[in-house]
Amino acid sequence: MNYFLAKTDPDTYGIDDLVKEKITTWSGVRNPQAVNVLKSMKRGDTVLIYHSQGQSAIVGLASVVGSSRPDPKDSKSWLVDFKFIKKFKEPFITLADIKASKKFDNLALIKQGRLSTIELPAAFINWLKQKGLSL
DNA sequence: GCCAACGTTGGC
DNA sequence: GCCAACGTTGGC
Repeated sequence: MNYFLAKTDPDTYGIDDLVKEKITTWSGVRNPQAVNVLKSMKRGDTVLIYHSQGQSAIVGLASVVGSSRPDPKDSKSWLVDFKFIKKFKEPFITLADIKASKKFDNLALIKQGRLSTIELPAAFINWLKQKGLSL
């Protein structure tokens, strides 16, 4: 079981939309590096949903269902289905929190600000658990 | 809303 | 294949 982070602009599609929809197909990721991350997602993996607008923060959890597949409408994009798990009452961990910890300067979220899907290392997950997140 | 950083496109 | 011009993302 692996952990990933998926960024989204809440004005376009936010955690509240996922709450309503229960299951959604993540689409429109075209950056080759981000597409590779999507391709490596497997059923049962956990996806931390991150809002990249407003207060930049992890706002909820989803899990990967079904299998990832090419987008029939867009050869550069790749599709993965996410199922809603939970929405945090408060943004759980903000970008500012992560930066302030000084522990994750090498995390793609910090280092490659524009990468929209990221595989998360165990060290980061452990840190989140320490902060009280049950994963 | 601004703009820096970065990704993509297209002409050569 | 290089790189200038352009477009987009995301933090502030």
